[in-house]
Amino acid sequence: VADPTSHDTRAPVLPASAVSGDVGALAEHCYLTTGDMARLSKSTLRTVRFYDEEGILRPVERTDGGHRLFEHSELARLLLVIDLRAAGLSLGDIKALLDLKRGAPTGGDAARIATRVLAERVEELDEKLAVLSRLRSDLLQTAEVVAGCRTCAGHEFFPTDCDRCSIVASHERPPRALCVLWSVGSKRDKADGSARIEERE
Amino acid sequence: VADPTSHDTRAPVLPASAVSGDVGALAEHCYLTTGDMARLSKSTLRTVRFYDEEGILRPVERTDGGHRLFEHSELARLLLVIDLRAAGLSLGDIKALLDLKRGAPTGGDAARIATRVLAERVEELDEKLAVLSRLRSDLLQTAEVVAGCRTCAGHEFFPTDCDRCSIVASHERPPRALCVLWSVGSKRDKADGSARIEERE
DNA sequence: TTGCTCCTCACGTCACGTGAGGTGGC
DNA sequence: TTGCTCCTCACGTCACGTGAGGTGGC
Repeated sequence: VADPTSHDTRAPVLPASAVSGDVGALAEHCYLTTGDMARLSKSTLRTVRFYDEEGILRPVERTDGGHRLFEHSELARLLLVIDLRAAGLSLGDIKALLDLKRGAPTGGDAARIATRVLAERVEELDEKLAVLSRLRSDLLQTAEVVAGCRTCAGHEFFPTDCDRCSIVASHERPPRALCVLWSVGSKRDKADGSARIEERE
Repeated sequence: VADPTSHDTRAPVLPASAVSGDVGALAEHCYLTTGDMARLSKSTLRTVRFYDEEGILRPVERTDGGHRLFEHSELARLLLVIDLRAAGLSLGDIKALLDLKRGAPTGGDAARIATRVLAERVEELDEKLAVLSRLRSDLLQTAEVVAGCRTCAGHEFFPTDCDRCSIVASHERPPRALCVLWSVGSKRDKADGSARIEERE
């Protein structure tokens, strides 16, 4: 379980040489390494390298030893990409967003396309936020009901007939997670045929 | 681009035979097919089958021809799984949630574990909601600024020096997407060496 | 009998994870 | 010289997508 991005306490953004007053040296040293990018974005070395291979990030240069060096603006780019990925966009969609301006002939064209695409993405985000908010309240309501079961010990209804228990069944609109997790309104875990009628004959 | 879950208008939940008053026949027919599950959950046949293979869904029975038949409670389960996936949980995490109750010796044990796990999931959801909300407002602010560029035609600053344009650069705390997408504060797309100093020597 | 639905392999894909084995730089 | 960081293959994994070729059921 070794963490390749373990959060040590060194400060990669402004190394010691940067405060020496040597501006030329600072211009050389203020680039970010792959590890800096990974740590500062809380992602991984592999992800930074992968995004480089995919043309999503681009190091300004390489050292003689082949080490990637990134400008600080590439960190902002990486952070945006990570958030867009968390929002569910594919790397293809993200590249399309990032390359939007490059493909347009004039600023006006770029702006019109960008406002349309951004509006679409915001709408998708609204849908996603709605789904996750409902899920959140569903899980929260479920937790509240289930909290009432903490004193349940060797009860006759547990585990297959909890829907017959007054603690759990008294809610007229039970959250979905309660139905699924606590077998409320489900025959899934009951004894074979106990809830079936067509077996007798 | 054929859609295997094309939304036709038939009603799989209550087929014609169900309203005939024949309760025995209804008990047979009110099961859901794989296609019903896919349509009603807006997922795909493959996903339903995959979740069956993975032990996340379970058909009550199979027809002689091998067709899966699901109880309605399995649809609620599928809908929950889909939302949990959208929230970023792995199928392993989801199985753990679904099997929580089955593994506990008493109702009290199950309830204590469940409240803890649910609280964790809610907290994760809060973090995810915070990230997506910030992203949403960032994209929205970016769209507002970029909307001001729609009248830009053949401008001297486009496309590499938009950060020198007063329309775009006047914001003291520009949204991150604006910096990344519109090259505000980035040297990425500028002419080679134009923003570099160490080239001369 | 004709469509439409469902079935099982089985290979492909996307976005990385995870070593193996080697080099770089303060 | 010693660690720690970074490098490049290259195979693995997770959650499905995508045909190929065949059967089922009203």
